[in-house]
Amino acid sequence: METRELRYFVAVAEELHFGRAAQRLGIAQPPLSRAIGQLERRLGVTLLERTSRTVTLTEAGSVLLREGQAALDAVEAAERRTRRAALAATGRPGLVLVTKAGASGDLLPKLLDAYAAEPGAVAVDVLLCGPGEQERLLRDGRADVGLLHRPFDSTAGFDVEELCTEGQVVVLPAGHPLAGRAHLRMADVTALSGLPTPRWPRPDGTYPDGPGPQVRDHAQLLQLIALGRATAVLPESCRTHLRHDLAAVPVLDAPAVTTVIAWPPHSRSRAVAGLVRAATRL
Amino acid sequence: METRELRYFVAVAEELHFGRAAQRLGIAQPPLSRAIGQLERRLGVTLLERTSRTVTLTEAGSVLLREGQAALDAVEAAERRTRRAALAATGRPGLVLVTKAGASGDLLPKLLDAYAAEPGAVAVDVLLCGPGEQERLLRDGRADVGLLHRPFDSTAGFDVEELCTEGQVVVLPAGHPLAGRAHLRMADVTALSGLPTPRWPRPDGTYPDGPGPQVRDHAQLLQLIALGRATAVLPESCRTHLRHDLAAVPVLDAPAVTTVIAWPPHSRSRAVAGLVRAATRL
DNA sequence: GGCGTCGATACCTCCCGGGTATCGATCGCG
DNA sequence: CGCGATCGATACCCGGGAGGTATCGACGCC
Repeated sequence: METRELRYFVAVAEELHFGRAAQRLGIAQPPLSRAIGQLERRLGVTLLERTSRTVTLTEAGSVLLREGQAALDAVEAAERRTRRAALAATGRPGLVLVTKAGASGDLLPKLLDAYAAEPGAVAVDVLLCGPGEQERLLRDGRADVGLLHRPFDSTAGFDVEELCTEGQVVVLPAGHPLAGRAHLRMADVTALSGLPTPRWPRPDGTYPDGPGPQVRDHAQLLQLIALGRATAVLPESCRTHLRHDLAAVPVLDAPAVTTVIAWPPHSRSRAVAGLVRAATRL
Repeated sequence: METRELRYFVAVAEELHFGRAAQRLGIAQPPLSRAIGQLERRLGVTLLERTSRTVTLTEAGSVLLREGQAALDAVEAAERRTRRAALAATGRPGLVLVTKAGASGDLLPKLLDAYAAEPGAVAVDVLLCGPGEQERLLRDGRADVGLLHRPFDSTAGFDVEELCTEGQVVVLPAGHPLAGRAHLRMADVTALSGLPTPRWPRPDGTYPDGPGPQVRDHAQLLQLIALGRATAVLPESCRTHLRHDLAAVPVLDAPAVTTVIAWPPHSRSRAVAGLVRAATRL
């Protein structure tokens, strides 16, 4: 199977529409139909059920969608890491660390300091991104190592080392009636009428349906909370850089958040190994 | 990057010889040279340093070799799993479990029984293979789930659940002077002159250099031990099916062996999930 | 029942992957 | 030091297949 065929199939499987998929791929629709047909014939498998009005995935098709995306990421990662290895041989080696914007509290600066103090440390670029994007960046080679937060982020397919575990707090406007409490329970939080939890964008940029305002980053989130339009349950460490107009109250029965350092398997990079070593020694 | 280019590069990088690589790929040498040249130009990276007498990998080249192999495995896995999903929709769903021949003691039958008793259980094909092959089979989709043994097998890139941990024993001819001891230490074992540890084949079928006989499977190994030509340190559970002419003595300071059940990440298969659940409940 | 939408088919063109022949560089050998 | 052998690169040709345009056939909708 060629990556071109996989790219074509993934596009159609995601769009469930030959015309739009062709447009996205920058080709005409007929060659795309033909390519998918050839792929199905060669695999001996029906991937798509199509009428002239609708296209749906078969069971096998959804398997190929999932596996194909992973395979394409792996190919892209190979290309990117090769390019970076070539750069490293001449110029700055560099290392890209990805983490969620606003998370990790003071762990990140401590980690960077500890690593920088090691002999043979290389420059570390920090890449901040929204929730759910980190796995993608690690998988397709745009990042070398990341700080993920279980159970929110999936660590499937990565090598992982646990760094720390913390409880969660609910963030409220400073004047909120519950802001003075010593602690709360999840039931109290979900019962907060008029303070819905916000909606984060999906990787493709669209927002899930439902109540609650749409937010794109932590600054927006905190702003909305301060305005009394939303609330959120966040890891404890966010308290250190909370605005003065916000209050945080521990939520006893919220799941504990574990910060882990994650990197792609097979990574033989000396630099990644050093960073991980520094992290575990923190 | 197309998988064809990757396959070509991997062949050359493994052979370090354009002629042989071309032969292996079933094409002539000139198109291969051209393809590699185009790949390098498109990546803007020198992958191979070639004189007319010798070909060597650059730093970037060895990165692409490693990452490219992983990517090719992922593509192959996508293809295989799609085919199997199509079969599952019509005929028997089936599940392929891979484990090392001779290992796992009575864990495997217990696991199979426990899973078979679950509602909705599907047929499980058991695939036995030599050491070091299991990871490959799981990675490229020929197997769905495997029993691996840390620290011998690498679990990098898989989701894993620990099943059990056991000590190791040294297997000796029944009449050996040390066979009556209650326990030994690694130092005692390595000091056994005339009883070297055997050499296992590498994935490519060749054997590493060194002393000790070459073995291909457990039967051969046990035969050689019985003949007084070798010895081996194996997990305790091997005692249950040891021949009467062999003795096993615990080795106190040998690393503990952990049997884990491993499966590819992103695996959404109902059957794999059921098997893992059965395994953890054992 | 006519029109619009959407995927499939027919047919053409041209690029690119693969083949053969050959060159140029390098090493071994007498 | 020169000859031949080896090996990768280059030159050139050919055929298949990827991509384009035009069009068909099926289906839903007003």
